[in-house]
Amino acid sequence: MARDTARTQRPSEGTRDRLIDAAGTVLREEGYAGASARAIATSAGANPALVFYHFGGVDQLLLAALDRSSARRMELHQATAAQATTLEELVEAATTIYRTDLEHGYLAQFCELVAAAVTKPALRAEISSRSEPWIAFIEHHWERVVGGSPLGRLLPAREVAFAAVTYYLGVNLFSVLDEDSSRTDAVLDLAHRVAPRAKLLTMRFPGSGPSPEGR
Amino acid sequence: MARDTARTQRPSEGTRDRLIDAAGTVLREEGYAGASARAIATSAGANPALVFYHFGGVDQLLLAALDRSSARRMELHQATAAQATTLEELVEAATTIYRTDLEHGYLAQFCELVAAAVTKPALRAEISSRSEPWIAFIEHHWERVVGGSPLGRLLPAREVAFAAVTYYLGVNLFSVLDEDSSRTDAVLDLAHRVAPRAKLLTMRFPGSGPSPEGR
Amino acid sequence: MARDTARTQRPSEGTRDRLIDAAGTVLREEGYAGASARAIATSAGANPALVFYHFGGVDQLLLAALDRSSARRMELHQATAAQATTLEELVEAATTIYRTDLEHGYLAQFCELVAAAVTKPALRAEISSRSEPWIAFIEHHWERVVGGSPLGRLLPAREVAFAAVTYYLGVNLFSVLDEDSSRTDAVLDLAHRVAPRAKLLTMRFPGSGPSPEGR
Amino acid sequence: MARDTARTQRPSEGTRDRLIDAAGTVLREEGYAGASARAIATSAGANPALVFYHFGGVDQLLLAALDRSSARRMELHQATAAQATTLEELVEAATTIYRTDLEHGYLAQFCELVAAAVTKPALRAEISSRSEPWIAFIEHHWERVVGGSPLGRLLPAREVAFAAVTYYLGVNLFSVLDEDSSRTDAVLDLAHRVAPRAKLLTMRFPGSGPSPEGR
DNA sequence: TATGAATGAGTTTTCATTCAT
DNA sequence: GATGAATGAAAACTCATTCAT
Repeated sequence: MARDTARTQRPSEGTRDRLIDAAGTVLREEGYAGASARAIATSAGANPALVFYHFGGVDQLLLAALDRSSARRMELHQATAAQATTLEELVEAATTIYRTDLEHGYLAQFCELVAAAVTKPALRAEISSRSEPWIAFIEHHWERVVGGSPLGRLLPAREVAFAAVTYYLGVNLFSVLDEDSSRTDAVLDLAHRVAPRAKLLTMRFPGSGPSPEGR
Repeated sequence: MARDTARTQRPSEGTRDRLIDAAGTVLREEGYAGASARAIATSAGANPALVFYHFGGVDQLLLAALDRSSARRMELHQATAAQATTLEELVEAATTIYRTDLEHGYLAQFCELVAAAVTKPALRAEISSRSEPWIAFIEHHWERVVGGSPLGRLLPAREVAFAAVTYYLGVNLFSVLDEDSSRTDAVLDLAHRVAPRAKLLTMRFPGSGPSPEGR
Repeated sequence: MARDTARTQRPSEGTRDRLIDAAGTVLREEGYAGASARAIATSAGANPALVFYHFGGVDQLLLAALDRSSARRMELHQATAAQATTLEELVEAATTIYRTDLEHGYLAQFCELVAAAVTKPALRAEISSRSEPWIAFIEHHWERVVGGSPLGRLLPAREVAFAAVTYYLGVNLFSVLDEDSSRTDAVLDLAHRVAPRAKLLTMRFPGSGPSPEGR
Repeated sequence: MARDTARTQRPSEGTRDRLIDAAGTVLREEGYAGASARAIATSAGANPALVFYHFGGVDQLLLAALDRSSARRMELHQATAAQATTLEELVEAATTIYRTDLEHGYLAQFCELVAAAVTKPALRAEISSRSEPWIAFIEHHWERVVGGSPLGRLLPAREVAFAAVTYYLGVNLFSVLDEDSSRTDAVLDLAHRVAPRAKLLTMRFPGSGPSPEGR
């Protein structure tokens, strides 16, 4: 969805870029309600009309900004997740991903758009389709790490992916609503405490099937 | 917030009522972005200025509507949850609650306001404080059903409550974004599949304490 | 202009009273722009509709409040001015009057309405007619103290009265615009410095007829 | 505030201009209370939103209009005052200035804003600061004409300037409140009658140092 | 006398969007 | 590509005022 803008690098292709970055920044700092064409353009040092000239509208620009950060995140997180080979490492990776997103503001940016989509039905399809790659991402790594094990049979990849994204969204919302992040931390802690149990318990009888730990 | 309006039923105390109901309806059907004073008033067959006269503002009206449905839900769900005495029944009750909320549109209504709060920082505190009773609600029933058991020690009530509300929010968002509810259903199924395992595995050695399943 | 409200003292004639007082207070503290029927009624602990029931409108109420304080001031200031028998004492009395009005907030109240009248042509006649008694007041005391003297011939009472009221208004405005009152004080000081000169020069040769300067 | 608009005369730089002029006109004719964005825009044949686009708000536009006429007046009046070399000529100049302002409506325009500032505290600082140049103006000419003389010592420039502006404001108000200008004229006449006396008496013995009265 | 509800007009303000240049 | 001006729609909100009770 992020159109390749690298090749046709016109003289002030820079403006497009600056608008996209500014869109992300304003979205994070002022919320969707504050992300007007004028606010973004001002932050980018550009003319508001360019939002329409380049992107066709404010929402389209915001989506472009989401696409840009999604691409970066995907690359980043792919590397993180790839290193996990056990359930515990996977949970660890998930936590790392969450914290990274939080620190970089990606999370806030995404969250604002999800919230906006709820608020404004016209945006829903756009946001919905943009969550697909992430579901596939989780599916892939769950399958890779847990696939074939009893746990994998108990919890099929697709459903775990849904649950994870769902949870991720919920945590995001919470962290936005609650200034203090103690709740969020408590929720993340839970995952860490449960993971070892799940591993221990569901993988105890390796006899049956190609359990990865049977090695 | 919803004062007892039953007794002193002034001629058009009905208007207040109609506005509150219309606020819920419009919120569900048009989203927060579509819930302007005019839209709500039109739907209630009232003058838009009455939104300000009676409630002081659009957001206050929407919060009043939330409070009204929250009160109803709390009563309803309290009865549902009170019947659960095992973890499985608790999960069952949670599912029932969720489906009820979904069908009655309570869920969408709540969800719109949560999303609006993300979008509009000024609303955050209001929404945040309104989630407290629900956290207490979950805490109470978890403690009642699981408290004292090994599972209860592994998963303390407060954290479970956070996690549940978090999850509920995430599921809500998903169900709003995805017109088709297959994902949501898949996610709920997961809970049902995990619950028995959790029960089996964590409560197998009842020796210690008043485990409920030792019966 | 202040209708006699003492005789028909109905049970809650008190409300009328409270509205009048509240009108003065709100006018002083919030300015004419903030003196809405609702604001005044709230401050009086009364229903806004009573503003219309008792006075016919907001402006009429504000004028009634002005009339009330004018009556008080007239009584008060009459006593002050009556004691002056020389030009210097008259200037002294004027200063006392000004300071009293300032401290009691009468000045601010009057000033707000004058300003409102400028702003809102419909009020002009009302305010204009209410300055008449004060012009007569000044005329009277000037004539009494200075009349017949050379100074009195140089400066006829009516014109001095106009000048004084004019000046009074100007000083009011200034004192409202400038938070710090140093300018106002400087202006009042001028009067004190000029008065003795005027007295000295114009009254030195009382017997002598046409010219005070002995020309 | 009025940027040099002469050179880069964009197609409808004229609109800004027309708005400023219309603001002055409406202010004079309808009073501040009638000077809404819509009223001004209508009078200028422009879209009300342009008031905000170009000036940021109604008050800012009105202040811009004041600045424009202030600039014109300063130029005009500077020339008038510069010719005065005696006290009488100075009083004469002041009268000319006053009459010019009255005829051109500058006076009414200024007066409306002063009144509005009284009514609306937020405007006070803006108006207050805009009176500074005029105080300096008076100070300068008083010093130039009377400075060093006994009268100059009796009446220091700064205080005279305060008094003059104060008086000017008061007279303005009066002239606005009283449709008929006989009072205003009477007040101006006073000044003419007093001036020669003051001149005569205070400047008679130029060689003599401190006190004109030979004390 | 007093009240609460209701109304309609009007205000400021902001926005997405378009267009001529 | 970029700009500044312009537009029309819509929003939130306030107010004076009226009316039935």
